[in-house]
Amino acid sequence: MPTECSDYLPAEIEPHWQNFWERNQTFSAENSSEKAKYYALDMFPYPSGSGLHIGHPEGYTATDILCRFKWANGFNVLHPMGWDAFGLPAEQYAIKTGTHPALTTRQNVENFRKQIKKIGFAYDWEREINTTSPDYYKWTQWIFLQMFKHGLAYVDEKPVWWCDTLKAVLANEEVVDGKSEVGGHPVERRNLRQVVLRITAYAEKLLNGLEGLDWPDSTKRMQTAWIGRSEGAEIDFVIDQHPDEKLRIFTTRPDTLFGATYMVIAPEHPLVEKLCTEDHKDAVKAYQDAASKKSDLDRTDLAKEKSGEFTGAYAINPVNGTRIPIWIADYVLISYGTGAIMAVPAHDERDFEFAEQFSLPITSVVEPKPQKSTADSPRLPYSGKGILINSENYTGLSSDDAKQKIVADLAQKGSAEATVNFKLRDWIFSRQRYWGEPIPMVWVSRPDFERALDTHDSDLKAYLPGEAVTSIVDGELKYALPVLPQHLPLNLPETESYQPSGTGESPLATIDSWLRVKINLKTGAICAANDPSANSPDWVSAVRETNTMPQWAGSCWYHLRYMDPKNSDAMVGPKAEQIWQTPDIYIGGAEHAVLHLLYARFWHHFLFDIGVLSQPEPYKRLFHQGIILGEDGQKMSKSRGNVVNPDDIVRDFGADALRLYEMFLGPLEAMKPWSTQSIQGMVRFLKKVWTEIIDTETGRVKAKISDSARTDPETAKILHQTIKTVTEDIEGLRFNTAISQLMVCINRFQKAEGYATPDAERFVQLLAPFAPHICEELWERLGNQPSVSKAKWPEFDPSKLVEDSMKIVFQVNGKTRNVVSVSKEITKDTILDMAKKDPKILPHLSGQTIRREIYVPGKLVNFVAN
RNA sequence: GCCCGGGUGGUGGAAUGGUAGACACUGGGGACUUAAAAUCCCUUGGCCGCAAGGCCGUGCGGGUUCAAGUCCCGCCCCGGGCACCA
Repeated sequence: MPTECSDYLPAEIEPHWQNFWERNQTFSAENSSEKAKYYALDMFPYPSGSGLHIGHPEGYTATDILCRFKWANGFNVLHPMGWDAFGLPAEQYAIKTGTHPALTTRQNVENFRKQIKKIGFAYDWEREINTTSPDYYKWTQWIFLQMFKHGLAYVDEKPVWWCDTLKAVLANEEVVDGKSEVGGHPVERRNLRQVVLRITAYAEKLLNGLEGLDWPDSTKRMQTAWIGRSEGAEIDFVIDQHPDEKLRIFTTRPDTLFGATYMVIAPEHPLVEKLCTEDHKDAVKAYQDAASKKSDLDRTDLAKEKSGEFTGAYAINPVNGTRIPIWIADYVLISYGTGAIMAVPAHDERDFEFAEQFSLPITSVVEPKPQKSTADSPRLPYSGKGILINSENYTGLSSDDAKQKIVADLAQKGSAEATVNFKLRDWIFSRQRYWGEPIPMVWVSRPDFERALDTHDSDLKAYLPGEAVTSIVDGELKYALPVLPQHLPLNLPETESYQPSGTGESPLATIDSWLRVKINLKTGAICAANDPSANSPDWVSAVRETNTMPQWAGSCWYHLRYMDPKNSDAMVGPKAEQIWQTPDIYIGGAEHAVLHLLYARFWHHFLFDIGVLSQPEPYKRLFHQGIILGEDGQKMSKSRGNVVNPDDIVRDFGADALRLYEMFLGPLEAMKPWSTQSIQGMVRFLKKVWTEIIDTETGRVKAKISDSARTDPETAKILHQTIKTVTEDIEGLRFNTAISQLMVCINRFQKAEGYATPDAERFVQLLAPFAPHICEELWERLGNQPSVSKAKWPEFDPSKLVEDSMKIVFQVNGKTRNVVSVSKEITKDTILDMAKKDPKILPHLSGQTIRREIYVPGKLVNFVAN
């Protein structure tokens, strides 16, 4: 049933059809279907307290258009929505007010859902998921356990931001300009126990996998740079004073080995103490101390000047036996390569700068290839490749050949090895927070761990990694045991206080009853420490891991859960995974170009490797919608007061106008400013569509539209052109031009005296993905059964596009002087003749000689004359 | 510093190497109305001209081409990412 209104009243029409879709489950996806599947994924939102932002509907409208288009083309469509609901704000609110984050989250989710529904998105709400629901995070924990089992998890001391005033670990985003975001207190780097995932084991796979993906090039490039693969060699330099000790360095330029005039090791390098001679000890120690106090920021950004200290030691260059000094300097990072380099100031920016500062020798060993070089020798440092000079019997070789040969020759002597290095670091996976997924591990003593290993028929043993995960817990070395899948989910315990512990541990560490447990070494069962029934010798004392997972965890695999959201036996059933495979398109912000999109790829590759999934890459086609700026052209923010609330826009203009406007603003990927004034244009367009089809006196279809009416050729041509353009533009995500073509079409309809009902229906179908509410209403009033989104998509008739005449542009010297309409059959000679006699062309040819005549068939004639 | 992306009317933006400014917003003029809103019509890159028409015009400077917003070279500006990764 349509609504009663005769005028275009979005406030009546929109809720009406939203209810219709909900009642009829119009947009539910089928997990068994003969039809081809289409899966469109939105980046699910963090349900913040401030509600939906005008930026959210941009990407969501785009996928909504695609989905409605695919339904009309007969696909079985999966279009789900959910909540990435763990995270800091709810926890901070809890600390301030004592409100349980679960409660805050529930309220925020309800608000978000209500707001999203008002915009009329075709989500399958039966598949809604929430990362904070135990039914969901059970499987997040399950995936972690698989990683634990496969040796991809370990525990290590890692530097984190620590604020001594707040007595809390801060996330990167909570540190602004070297101060805590809250209160502006000083922060420092402090080493704390962290659970780490070995993403570096997947560096090569993650890099290679990028190749086949239909992603924005910039995003692929960013991931490539982030992974940062570089090929080179590790080379041993014998230390002069300690002939038994070798200093191993990494270089990508073994061809410049003859130009190494000094060595640099990181201040944290384990050999520093041994190398350092007596007379340099104090200075070196002082330098180390100073370096340890510097944050990463000081070591990079602010450090414009290089600093360093001579250790007094010398190394022997393995290619020529030259004795060169060893320095320590903080421009060499302990965390990359071997933490030591050979310095080649002639061919490296940084080494050059350092050498200049400390007056170290600079020896040039590579020259640009002759054809590339100018007459004189290049300015130093020259970091390009070229031809070797001053390199004994390698002189004259190209850089590439020399690299190979030098490494091969040194390798024979056992002092070099070709290696590959990555910038990618392992993923610090723990957070010292309450509101996250508890990490399913407990810690036991070494003897108890060994008993677990020796226990036959043990469920636990099957889940232990090849190499034990150990850590100092409560001051002693402990061993990690998993909380087995059959005991998941490991629920977050209730607590009164969400305050950080004050020692840098999670608030969970303060909940003693939860923390101290017993684990059964056979079954892996866990009970409270004081449970009297756990009295057999299989039960041993344990403490729980108190860190929780980062917010990224839940978003690493949510695209899989949507396929099978209610499965309690598996994260995703094999049948559901077979049907849906991976999203056909993933739309979301470019701010996730690296972290989320890399972490999710890592998990997906891993799950593929252990046989849970049928393919390694999660997101085959990715698209980033641009940011919508405030009316002032600035980024929207509360403090600037330029935030637009979608609820207000829906109330004032309607959801269809909002959807249209966000798509009409400009290319989907572009950054563009909002204008509440311009949205009026969309309201006008929709009213125009309404009044073109509906008689606002009676509310019925206008008399000019009828089954017997004939659509004139010009109108038919524009309609079919519109079918073609809109179809192609939707597939290419060019929604702004699709909408302008729809405007051209309705403008033509207005001029037509009458046209056939099926043509009006075609137009309504084309507009429906963009403005579904008004189109459902018009579709039904035109005499059809809802839903328009399920009606077969119109096809264009090429014969309607054919014209018997064509427009030819006449130019003289490339300047357009006239445009004429001629028969399609016209010959080249005739048209050239016509052009020469054209009254608008003639004056420009008078007194000139035509040097050349150009005819582009069907397009133009150009005379070159002088 | 390095790597990307982008500079087109008053504004958002269109333009397979072939009529630059589609489609909108704003502004101006008009119709309807007691009036306003809504709606409709005309107009809206700059300069010259009564007009017909002409000249100029896609950040700047060169180049390729019969023809350049589009391709090439060198700059300038804006946005994003990375930032001692050897």
